[in-house]
Amino acid sequence: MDKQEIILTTALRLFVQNGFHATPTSKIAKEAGVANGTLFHYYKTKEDLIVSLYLYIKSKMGAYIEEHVKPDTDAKTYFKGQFKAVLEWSMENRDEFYYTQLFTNSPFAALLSPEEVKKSLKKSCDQIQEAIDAGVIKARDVDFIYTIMGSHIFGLYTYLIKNNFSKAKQQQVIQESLDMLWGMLA
Amino acid sequence: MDKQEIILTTALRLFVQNGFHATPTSKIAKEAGVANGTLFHYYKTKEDLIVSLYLYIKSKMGAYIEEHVKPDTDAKTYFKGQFKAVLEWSMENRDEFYYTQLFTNSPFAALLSPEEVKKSLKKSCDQIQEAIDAGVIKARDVDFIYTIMGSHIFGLYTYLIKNNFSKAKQQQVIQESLDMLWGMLA
Amino acid sequence: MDKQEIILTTALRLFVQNGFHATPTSKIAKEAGVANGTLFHYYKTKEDLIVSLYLYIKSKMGAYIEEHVKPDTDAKTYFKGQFKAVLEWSMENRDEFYYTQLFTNSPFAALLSPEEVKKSLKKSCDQIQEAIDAGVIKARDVDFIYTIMGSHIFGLYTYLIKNNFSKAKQQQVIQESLDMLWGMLA
Amino acid sequence: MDKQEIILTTALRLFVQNGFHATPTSKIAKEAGVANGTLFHYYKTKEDLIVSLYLYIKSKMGAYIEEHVKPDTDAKTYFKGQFKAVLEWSMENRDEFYYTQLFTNSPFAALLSPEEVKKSLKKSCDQIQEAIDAGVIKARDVDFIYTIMGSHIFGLYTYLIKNNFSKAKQQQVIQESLDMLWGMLA
DNA sequence: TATGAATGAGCGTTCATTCAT
DNA sequence: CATGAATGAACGCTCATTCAT
Repeated sequence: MDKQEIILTTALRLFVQNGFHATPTSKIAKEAGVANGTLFHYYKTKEDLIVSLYLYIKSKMGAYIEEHVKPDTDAKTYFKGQFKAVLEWSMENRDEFYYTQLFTNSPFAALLSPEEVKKSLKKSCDQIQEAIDAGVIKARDVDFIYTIMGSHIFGLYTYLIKNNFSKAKQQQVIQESLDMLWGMLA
Repeated sequence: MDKQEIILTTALRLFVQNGFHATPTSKIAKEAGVANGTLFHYYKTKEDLIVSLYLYIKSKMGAYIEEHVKPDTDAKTYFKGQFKAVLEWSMENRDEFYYTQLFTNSPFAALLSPEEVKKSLKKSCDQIQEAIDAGVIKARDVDFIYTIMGSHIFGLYTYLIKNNFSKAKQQQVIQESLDMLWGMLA
Repeated sequence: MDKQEIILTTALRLFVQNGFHATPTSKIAKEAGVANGTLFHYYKTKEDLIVSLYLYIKSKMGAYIEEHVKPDTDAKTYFKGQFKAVLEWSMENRDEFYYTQLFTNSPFAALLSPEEVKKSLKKSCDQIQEAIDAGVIKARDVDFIYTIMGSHIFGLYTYLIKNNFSKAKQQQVIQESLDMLWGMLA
Repeated sequence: MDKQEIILTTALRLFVQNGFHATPTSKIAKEAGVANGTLFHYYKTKEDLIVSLYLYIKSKMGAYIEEHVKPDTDAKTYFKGQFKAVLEWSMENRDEFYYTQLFTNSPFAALLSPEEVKKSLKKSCDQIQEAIDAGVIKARDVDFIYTIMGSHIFGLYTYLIKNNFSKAKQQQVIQESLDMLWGMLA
């Protein structure tokens, strides 16, 4: 792992543990084992680091989903597959997922280039629209579905984190919860 | 409104607008029209102010619900009434609701006395348990239901804020969303 | 002397001794016997301190001149009187004068509000214009006269500082130099 | 132009534009199109660069004067010729001239080896002494004449820079100013 | 000769908090 | 009760300089 990646990893851990404000760049640098200036060599500002870390995580999550969801299936299977993949990734990469929430609900989210945001949102919304068109979920405002699903995932995530279930139990809760959500959407 | 209340109101507005970190106590004092020291006369620390503000809001919300929900009804009506009341209050007091989210997802939440938390949680959980016992909602882990409902409300709130709907349209969305949630839980 | 004035006085000494860059605000504060934050309580930024110090000195110099030059004299006497007063003040307040040069030739000069600059310049230029109209000095571009005189004063100042003359000798040099300048302008 | 000279040229431009403090070596290197370390390969420190640049400019100015002033003339013509040559060079190489002023009035001037200073000063002073001996200028302290002349040139330079005159008008102002100075000295 | 990643001391500035009035 | 001047630790960030390649 090169220094840049060590910095990202360390920043992730500390931001998740203590929040943005309570994590001085000096602490990140020290725990990453690099000089303070090195951090600023790679990231112009603390904000830059925060945003870069978000994009880094997003790209890793995107790669995971791409890899784990079979595209050549019927709309319903595909949609459910995506949902499960996101949850699985979130459970296997808890800090990463929590960070995306931290980031999204912070003022730093506003620093993302609008195109970046649009692009990312567009993809998700298109999938929802396809599912609606295929008649596998209710015809509702896409943004509404998107928002509700997002908060569901977060709620489920929160619940799973709070209760340290076994892998099996965890899978069961996810499946149940998925069925419930599906009952609501379909 | 006495100085103490002006401070709370001003703090609420600024915290919601800019977050905890980006809101210096000096700014709160200035915008509240009191001296810097006055704020610390009423609240020993910034943390104290933040927590006090949370409890102040919670008490106001509790009063609203108490006032707007008729207790002598069947379990289902009562349960749904509560849910609606919370949403109504949230939409009418957006800053206040947003603040409770801000607070809950911040490290400051840990400063609440555990008894306080327990008590507040207990009440909600008991209601859910009653609904389960009365057979009006599915038999699931109470904490699961509680968490899912909470995030649902937050998702709905987020959606409503994002889209500045008319009062009527808003009511419609709430009702629809409520039905969906009910379809999921019942 | 209140803290604000102590800060100004200390800043003056250090800026003159070491220049703007080589004088950290922390050093000013320490040598002024106040906390670091106190400096920023009175002056929002280091730049603010630098500009404020300039205006403070300018006002003191203006007061001195006002006090020492008799206004009800013929144009020539009045004009010469001003020149002498500036030089006298400069010799008696060497750090102050040097600071005005330091400031004027620094990028910080650009921070002065244009009106402030105009006003200050206007006064000097009007006097030169009057002298020209009265026929006591050559008819040249006012700005030219102003600039040449300014650099003359600075040259003379530099020379006097370099050679630590007695008060009497100093007066003589000033008088001689004044005569030379007059020979040039008249 | 080799890398060393590119560095010098770039440094000159940036120092003149922004001052010593506001010009990081990294910026010089970047704008010069060389690596950060390369600058320090040629100049041990930033100070070294600053001083070297000064000497480089001085040597170029010396060469110009040597080339443009005929030595075999009477004292007065020679003296005036020198004066004009300096002014001409200054107007044609504004950045270079401004840099010499920047440097001379900075703490870095103290880094010049005293012999270097003496030597350079000696030459100028000798010429003034010769002019005095030849009776073409007033018998005054050589240092006094030197200082006054220097500030006169700087004042004239400042005036010419401020007003962006045509070449012809500029020549006229120089001539006039020269006459005035001469009237004062002779 | 040339590079540029890495360093870390030091800067300007912020802000929660105290306390004499 | 109320003030606001004063504090100083801690922060984000800069930049001259080094050194392995």
